[in-house]
Amino acid sequence: MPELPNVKKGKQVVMRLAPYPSGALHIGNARMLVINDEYVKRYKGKLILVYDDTIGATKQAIETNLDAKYIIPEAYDLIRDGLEWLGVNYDKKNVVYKSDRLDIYQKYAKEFIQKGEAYVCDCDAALYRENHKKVGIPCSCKALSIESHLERWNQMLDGTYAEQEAVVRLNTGMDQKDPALRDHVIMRISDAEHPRIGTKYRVWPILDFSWGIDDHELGITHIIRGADLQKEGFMEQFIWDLMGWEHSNIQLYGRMKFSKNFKLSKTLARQKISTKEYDGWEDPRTWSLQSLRARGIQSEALRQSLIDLGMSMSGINFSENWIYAKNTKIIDENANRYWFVEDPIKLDISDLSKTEYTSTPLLNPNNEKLGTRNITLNAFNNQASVYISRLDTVEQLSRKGNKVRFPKISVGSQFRLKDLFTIEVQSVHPKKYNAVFLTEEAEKSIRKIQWVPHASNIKVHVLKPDGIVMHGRAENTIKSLPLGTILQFERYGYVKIQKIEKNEVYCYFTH
RNA sequence: GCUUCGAUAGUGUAGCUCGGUCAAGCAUGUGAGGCUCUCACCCUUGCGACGCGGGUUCGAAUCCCGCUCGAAGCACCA
Repeated sequence: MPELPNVKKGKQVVMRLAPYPSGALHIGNARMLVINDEYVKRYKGKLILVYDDTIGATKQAIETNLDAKYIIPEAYDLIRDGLEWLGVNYDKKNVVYKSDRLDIYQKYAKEFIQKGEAYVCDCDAALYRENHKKVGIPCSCKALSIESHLERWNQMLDGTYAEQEAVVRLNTGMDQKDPALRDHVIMRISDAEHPRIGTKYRVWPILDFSWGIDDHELGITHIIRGADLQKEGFMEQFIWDLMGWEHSNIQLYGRMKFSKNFKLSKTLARQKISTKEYDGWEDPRTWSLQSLRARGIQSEALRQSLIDLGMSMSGINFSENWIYAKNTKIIDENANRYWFVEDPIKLDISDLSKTEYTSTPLLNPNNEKLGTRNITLNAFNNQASVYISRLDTVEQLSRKGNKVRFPKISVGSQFRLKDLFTIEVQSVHPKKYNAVFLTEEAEKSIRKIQWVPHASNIKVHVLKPDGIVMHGRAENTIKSLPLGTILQFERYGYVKIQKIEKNEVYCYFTH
């Protein structure tokens, strides 16, 4: 990341985080958090957490529109929790809530009206947009006297005006080139109940305005945010000029686009969680920080991936594989290996000469000191049974989506049950394969697959990132692992153990 | 449509301010080989890019102009 401009000697860099508490922070929000945090650490500055908890939608919108934005009370803690996990070092003694600052915004709004810099407009929003904003012609409200605007302001406060019936517009000028900026709204009415302060206030600031005030009042020296907030930067600068305030330095970065298979929206996640379609904020489909943690993604992998994106203004097609690649490098050396067969299929083996075969694979081939685990297969009447994964009996792609080196297992296939012995398939039935023992000698080039004893194993459920749960069986040794352990199921992927219940193991698929 | 911004390999990013050391670095991806009783990890090695056109200059990824393509914003959300 480039150096920050306008860093003055003897003046501390002060930056801020501005999450909206409508749900848990997700991977998209994380870029803003990580970049700000990283700069503050580099310049030994101060990072202020400002809950951007203005009211959001109107009461009416919240009641009628599923997509309306509003605050959910548990989001405050979810955000705090997410920041902690990410290692964001904000000033914990000085957390700011916008909802505590309504008096300030109202004071400035009134001051602007008194100065003639703002006015109360009671035009219909849609009509105003068509007849005034788009064409650049002021509405009749603007010509009224300051006294009548002050009177209207009081009527906004005292409830004479209902929601949607009046707003305060900043006099940015109807001749602005960008229609969006023409006499933009700075205060509006919402009777919605706020989780922290209830209905104490009904006239709320718009984002641009509240930040124009707060970035100055909180002494923010540098603002870093997504390019989608460009207009807000203009509005803030307009306000700073009106007040004669020093400008904070604003840096923008381009938007991230995510692949089709995940939609990032706190509002959408909130909906799906409330309808139980998602299993809480740890559901991988939310892509919340909590869900990433539950999957076994290391925060350092996420941080580094986001920092690698830099501060480019161009749009980015974000790939989750960047995180996975970094995460693999972090977790691999500590992720012990175990066997898991997804969608098990029974395999009967004959021609065995011993009554017991014991397999002792290394827990971690990259660290022999960790030792081995023991898996015993018992034979009766020269026969034994194991489970293998149905994935190995069908044509399939590798984890990364490439062609696999070996063809599907079918009649005549010779392969090795890993760390045990080599067999040849004799016959294939829908629910059962038969094979004969060939040798215990290991050949280098032969295919090896994981297996579990038919008589001794544990049921495992793996929650994939797309929300689908896969079922299978793993070796018994994983039963004694502590919850939260990240391990590698060989030839399958990394998983994190979420819970063990009724002798069944529940995991999140990491990647 | 209007406003603003951007364009380096498949995906990202460094370099562009102060033109030569850039026949373009790094990550990820991908091909080959090695290691390995995993298709993992690790190691070696190959592949792959300056959007197009013009100009300035001895010399342009870097400066200028035009074009093309793309993104964001255009709400009484944040």
